Amino acid sequence: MPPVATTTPTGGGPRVLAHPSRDAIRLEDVLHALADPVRLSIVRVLADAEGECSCSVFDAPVSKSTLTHHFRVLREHGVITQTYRGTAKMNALRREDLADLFPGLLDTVLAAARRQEAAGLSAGAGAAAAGATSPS
Amino acid sequence: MPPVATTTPTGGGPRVLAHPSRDAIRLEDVLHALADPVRLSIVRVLADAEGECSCSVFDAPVSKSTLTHHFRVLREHGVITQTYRGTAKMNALRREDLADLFPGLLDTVLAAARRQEAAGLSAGAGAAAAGATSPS
DNA sequence: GCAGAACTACGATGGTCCTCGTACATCGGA
DNA sequence: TCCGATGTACGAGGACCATCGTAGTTCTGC
Repeated sequence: MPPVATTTPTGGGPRVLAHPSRDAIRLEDVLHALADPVRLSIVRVLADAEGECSCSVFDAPVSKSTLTHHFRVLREHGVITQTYRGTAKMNALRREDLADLFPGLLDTVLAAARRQEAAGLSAGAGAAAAGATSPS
Repeated sequence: MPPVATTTPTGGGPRVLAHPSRDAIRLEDVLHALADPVRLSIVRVLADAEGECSCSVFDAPVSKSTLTHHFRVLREHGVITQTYRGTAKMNALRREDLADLFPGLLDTVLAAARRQEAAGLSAGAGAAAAGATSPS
């Protein structure tokens, strides 16, 4: 919960979104942002896109409000940048900032996510299956 | 919240602690476990120790109950192993399992944590400086 | 100006998490 | 056997989070 600098220059419409400065990005916040399945999938899509993409290309199993919330969390925690572009809002990973602050972190997490998904696809969907819960 | 296998063989005293199997370790859970400052510091100490160490060597600014809670979270999320050794309980990182599931993740996070601490020591403590939080 | 599209803000709800104090269990040793 | 040390379990309180629906704002195009 870093005090995101609400860079609202004029008092009017908040057409400029607040982003934390690079030095204000905290590792715990980034990890927390990445710890949510929905947000992690967003980051994965963004990483594959290799550029900007609007909010509406994501098909997460949540409502639009919730998606907005997750985007905001990602932005306020320094994981992505968001800019208005007409009626759409473009999202992009802060690859440079993150790579500079925490070298390799983003790539490692993304690789781990892909790896886990690949393993999960072959291991069956029932997440409870692996639990074993050995009945004595 | 993975269904940790409650491996309680005999109905009596739970002298054997439940650990998730390697395949049951989820990336989101590991990230969540690492997203807490207290737990991250625990993991850092454990990483520096390069082996087992008891619960009582940590001087986190929390009560003993809370520390126990964090250790349990780390264990149930697959980050550490815990074994009884007399009155003490030894903790150790699951380096192998994590390295196998998510190559480089642990080392990257640990390096990021060290990096952030080093930067934070020179940047001063006043985190609220960048905040501004301009009330519209 | 007006309709539609894209997105946000707000409030509410239910759940999870962090923290703690207190009481209890286990082990080693006197 | 009894005591101290180590650590757990339980319950509670307060904060935070994820989710949603609804209403509102901003921009584009006719």
